[in-house]
Amino acid sequence: MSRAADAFAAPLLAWFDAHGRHDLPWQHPRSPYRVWLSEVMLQQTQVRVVVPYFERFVDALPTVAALAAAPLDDVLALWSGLGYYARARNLHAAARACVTQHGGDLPRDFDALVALPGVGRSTAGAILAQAWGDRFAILDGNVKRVLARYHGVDGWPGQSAVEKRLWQLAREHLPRSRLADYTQAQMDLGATLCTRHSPACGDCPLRPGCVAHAQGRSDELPTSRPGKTLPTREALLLLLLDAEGRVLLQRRPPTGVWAQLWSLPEARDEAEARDWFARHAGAGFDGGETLQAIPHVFSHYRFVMHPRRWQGVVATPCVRDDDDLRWVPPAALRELGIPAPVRRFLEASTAMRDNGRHASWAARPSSSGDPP
DNA sequence: AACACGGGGTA
DNA sequence: TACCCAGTGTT
Repeated sequence: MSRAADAFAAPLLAWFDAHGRHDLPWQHPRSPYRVWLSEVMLQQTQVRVVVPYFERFVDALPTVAALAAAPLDDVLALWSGLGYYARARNLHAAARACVTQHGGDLPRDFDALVALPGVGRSTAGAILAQAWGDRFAILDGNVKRVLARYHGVDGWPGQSAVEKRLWQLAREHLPRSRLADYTQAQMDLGATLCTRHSPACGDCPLRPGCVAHAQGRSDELPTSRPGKTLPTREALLLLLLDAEGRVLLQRRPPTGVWAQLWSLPEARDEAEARDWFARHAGAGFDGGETLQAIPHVFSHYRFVMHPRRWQGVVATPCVRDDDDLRWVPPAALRELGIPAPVRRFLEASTAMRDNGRHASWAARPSSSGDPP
């Protein structure tokens, strides 16, 4: 608004016309559904990673109605590898809410959008601004960084007082027109010039008014998150292969990491693994081969998986194909939502499996087992 | 207010 | 290795 908007929005828009991104897949065509999907995929995920997922997703599910009608497993399979799978579950639930409550498309209303699962203040604003040109602010990582530098805002943006101040600044800078371009311009500036490391201040249209640049503090704003050391958790992964080379997969619980994805059965320790194996495959636990450990890092802890493999398993009667436990042929793995490190391990251990009919249960040296 | 929630990229 | 990235939901 007023003079601040002129000094901020006007040069930003002029820069966007010449140097912004105008060829992103969700811009052609730019429908509310495609904007919504792109915004959700882009939460905590970079453009380069999102683009192929976005194209595959809209190709399979081109409308809100198609998404609402799809089984959740299909949605999770399309999401598999993107991470933060609650986004996919919320997206699916929100599409169904749009069908039952909003006539089959996204509502053009901030409060109604925020009421949808997985849509917060920033995503709702982005949808309204980009799809309709409505005058709403966003505050994603890029905008936080640009505003923190432009105004010299100290403090980690994760702190509520800092975030509140940044929201206020974001609203104050809103222009009176071109909201779709303005929204994209902020994100493009943050992604291409005002980057976290080595920002290209020499090319920045906002440099004349930038407090951080004037004070030589562009490299220390925004303030970094307080450091913390990650705890480590470990678990056993149970890889059971039957005589046809099918893999026994288990659906994960509805909450926690990798919720509702398909993965290998997991045990906290040897005793729990032995018990699980006895109930599902009978005798033979000691014939399993220990394979190379699979390290994985989450945002909040390290996770080391220790896979153990049994081949030619004959399942006990309690192991049947049902909603939570399935024998899956290797070719069908692509159709399921599977955590990325588990998928890599499965693809390696099935593709590299040497048609192993020769020794089946004979122990191989664990140190030279199939690498994940 | 603090924490949970994935995965890939980069210095 | 450590940190960052187009956030939201839960407690």
